[in-house]
Amino acid sequence: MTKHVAATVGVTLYKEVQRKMLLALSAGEWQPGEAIPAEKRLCERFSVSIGTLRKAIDELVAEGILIRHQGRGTFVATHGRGQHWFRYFKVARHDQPKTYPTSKLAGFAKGRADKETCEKLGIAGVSKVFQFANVLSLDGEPALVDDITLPEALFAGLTRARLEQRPSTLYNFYQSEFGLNVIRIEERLRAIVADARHAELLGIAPGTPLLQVRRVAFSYNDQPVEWRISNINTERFEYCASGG
Amino acid sequence: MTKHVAATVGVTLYKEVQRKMLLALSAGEWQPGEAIPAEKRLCERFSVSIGTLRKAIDELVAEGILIRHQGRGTFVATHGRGQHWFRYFKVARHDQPKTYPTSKLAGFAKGRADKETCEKLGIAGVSKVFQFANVLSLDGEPALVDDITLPEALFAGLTRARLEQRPSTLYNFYQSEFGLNVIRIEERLRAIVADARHAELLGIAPGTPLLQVRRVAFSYNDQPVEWRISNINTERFEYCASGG
DNA sequence: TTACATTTGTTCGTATGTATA
DNA sequence: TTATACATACGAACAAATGTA
Repeated sequence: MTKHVAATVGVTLYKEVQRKMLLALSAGEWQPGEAIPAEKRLCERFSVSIGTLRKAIDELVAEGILIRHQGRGTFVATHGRGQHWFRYFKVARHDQPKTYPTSKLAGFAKGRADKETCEKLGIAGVSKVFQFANVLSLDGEPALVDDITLPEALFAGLTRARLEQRPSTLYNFYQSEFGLNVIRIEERLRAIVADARHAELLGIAPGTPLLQVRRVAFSYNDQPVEWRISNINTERFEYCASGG
Repeated sequence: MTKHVAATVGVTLYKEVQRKMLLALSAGEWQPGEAIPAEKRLCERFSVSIGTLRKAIDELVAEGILIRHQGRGTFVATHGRGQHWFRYFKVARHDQPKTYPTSKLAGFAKGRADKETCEKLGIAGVSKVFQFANVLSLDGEPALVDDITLPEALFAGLTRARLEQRPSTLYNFYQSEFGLNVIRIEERLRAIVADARHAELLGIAPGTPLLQVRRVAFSYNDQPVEWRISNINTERFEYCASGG
């Protein structure tokens, strides 16, 4: 039987397989929405048993990176279908179940990143970024404003028109147009007071308390992809969290 | 070979094992902090193979209900040790890592549950509840106020003195004194404005915006155990969320 | 509708390695 | 050192879902 080097240096074989699969994903070899090769083929490719391969895949499925369908295959997770459409949208009416929002672009510009943005996105101070805002509504009622910053290095060729014409969610757009798949976010939340701009966009009085969500979105190799500040009007809406 | 009935009625065997394990947990057969029987014994008890048993345990470990230690055994998760001490405490200084808070009791009373409390705790309108408040501080600076409601039915014999003398976290106290193990929470967050009481407890001006966390804590069988409203001063602190 | 091949899901079990008491 | 317990890796056998001829 083949002796695997991995096992001799403290790295488990199934983790090694997992790493290689993540490489194939970030290299774009396996595209979001598409099926990856069948288990049997992957066993041959990585020279491991079915059990080891499945353990590697199990964890990626648990993380939401892959999706398995009995009888069909294993697919790269997408932000463009089913429950994953609004995987990271966590706003709902008070004590109501979550529903899907509608989105309206409110501003688009290209400029230099400020200091905080550079930190969050892990980019140099001279880097250029795209900045734009989205007003999201539930049942036609404005619920929050997203102020979004994207590094130009990752989103070369982005225009206001392309953003407005995107057929689906923002993260689906990042994925299909720029090959950037958001798989993890980090958020910090604060309560603030609405300034004039947010008040107007949300149709409320300046000074109204807002829930501010400060989010960094990451792709496969902990690469920061997006820096976003959301301001939520919690008079009728709220942010839904949950913890195991 | 034994043919399992479970497999014939659409319920997988490992899920059946999992259900039986959760029953043993909620019945108190396996106490928090203690080791459950070794895999081999559990295989015999449930008449399944090692692989099936491990699959059942794997998921419970992933949910944080059990903890495995190679060479030692599998243990019922506790809120009294290590990272789990403050598993559900998610407040930190702006852009800083999480640290542990200190707690100070601010009020204790017994009374009837109001309508919202009854809904959240799933109890009848005539039920009695305990109500108390905690002021939590980071580095000696008040960061938030927890207003907590507990159903008397589950916490019979609770007194102010017992609460104040608890040696550890609140959830550890629920566990060791009342056999109630919090394994899941649901939270909804809003931005509000500080009233006089919260302002005084936090040492801030009334009208300061606060981040309000409305939490229901659940035990093993989706049984509501605690209803809590936290009000966080986010001038220097923030709520940490993250999503895979 | 039926039959079949493909693919993942579940269950079984063995052998060996590693950590702990 | 020894025994125990979990971790890893292997792979067989069959079930269930799917798509296609």
